[in-house]
Amino acid sequence: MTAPRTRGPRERMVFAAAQLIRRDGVGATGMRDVAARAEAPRGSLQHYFPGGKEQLVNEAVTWAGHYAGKRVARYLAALPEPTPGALFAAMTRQWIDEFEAAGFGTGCPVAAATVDSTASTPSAREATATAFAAWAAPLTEALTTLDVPPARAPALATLMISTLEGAILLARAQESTAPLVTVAAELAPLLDSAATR
Amino acid sequence: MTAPRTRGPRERMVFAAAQLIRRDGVGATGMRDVAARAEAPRGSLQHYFPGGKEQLVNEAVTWAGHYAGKRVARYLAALPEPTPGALFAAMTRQWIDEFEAAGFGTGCPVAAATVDSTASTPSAREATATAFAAWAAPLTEALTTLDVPPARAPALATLMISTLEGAILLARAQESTAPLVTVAAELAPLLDSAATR
DNA sequence: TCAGTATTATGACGGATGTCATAGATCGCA
DNA sequence: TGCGATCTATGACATCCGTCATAATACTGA
Repeated sequence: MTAPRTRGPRERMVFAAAQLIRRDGVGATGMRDVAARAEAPRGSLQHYFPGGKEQLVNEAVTWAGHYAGKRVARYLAALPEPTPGALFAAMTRQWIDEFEAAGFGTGCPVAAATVDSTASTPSAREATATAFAAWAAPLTEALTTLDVPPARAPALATLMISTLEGAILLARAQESTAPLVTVAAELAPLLDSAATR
Repeated sequence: MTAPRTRGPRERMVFAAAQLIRRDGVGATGMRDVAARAEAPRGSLQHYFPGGKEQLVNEAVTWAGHYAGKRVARYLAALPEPTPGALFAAMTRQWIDEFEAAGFGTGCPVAAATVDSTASTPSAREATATAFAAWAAPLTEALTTLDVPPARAPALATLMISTLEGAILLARAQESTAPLVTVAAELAPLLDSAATR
């Protein structure tokens, strides 16, 4: 939950930026706040991120995308009954648990960056695109492992990510995990029926 | 696309706020920008919205929710083959057309408000919740009209809104309508199979 | 020890923002 | 015509932000 005190101040600042972005959005996240949250000196900001806020935000978004991608493999390995629907349920479960434990104050940093700064800086948009790609790729691979035809897997990965992101939005808006529970239940049959076994 | 010059300056400002919010996010939308966009005098802001930016944003979000809700009935009436899947296709089609016509610079204002100011002001969160509710209610009703069992309709409405919102995010991130096309195609069989006829 | 680099500290600047105070204009209605 | 309420105009204020300039400090290797 909190930033690991190990690792250099640079990584801590990227992590802290992601945390603040997913809670307050890009615009409301200040550089000074990031440094404070990371327990890093303010002067280090211009040293490690000469590209300014834009660079810091982009790195945070990219980091979040890779983080989400890595979790897919962990979910897959931990599934008692490995099916696409169960994988999606695990992904939603993660958010349900987090919302129940920490409240609905925080969402997905990639979504925040997409909504907040897609129109402004082109590099930010690219960062969100690569972040989603870094999430979708392992997910697609996982689906093929679960006997989803390779031709179908990318589409289902897009469907899963879209639905999950939207359900996160709804959950935060109405401060309820119900949307996550609902979409997990409704999508499971469709996802499982795509597995050719 | 542009604000109708009829209607009072108050409505024009709410409309302009929604437009700017869905493009730049809540934080990056300035009161002065809203007045300029609405071709309304700056002094009218404090007259019509004594609650300040918070009130203006909340009204814009609420307005957007009702607007989305009203469109559902129009989609339903215009369907050549009235099925749940076709209704969802019409909803995605609307966004595809808009992205192709105006580019990927603008998204959903309710999503922007959810991501941007859920954590900060409680009233903003309530506004997003009511906005989504004002969208989901007509959608649920439309689904029952399409022979979806009343017990199932709310869940499918949640699924449709979630998936659409997420697909909008992905589309903006990768500047492609592909996610919208994909989710429409993938979800259609599931939605249609829920209609008991 | 010393030089050179890496890191940190701190203050200032220009710009933008939301809000307020105050005055002016406009319009309906008697 | 004149009054009162509704609307508009405009400037100022305090605040915060990202960025930069500049200097001090810490660390590394010879």
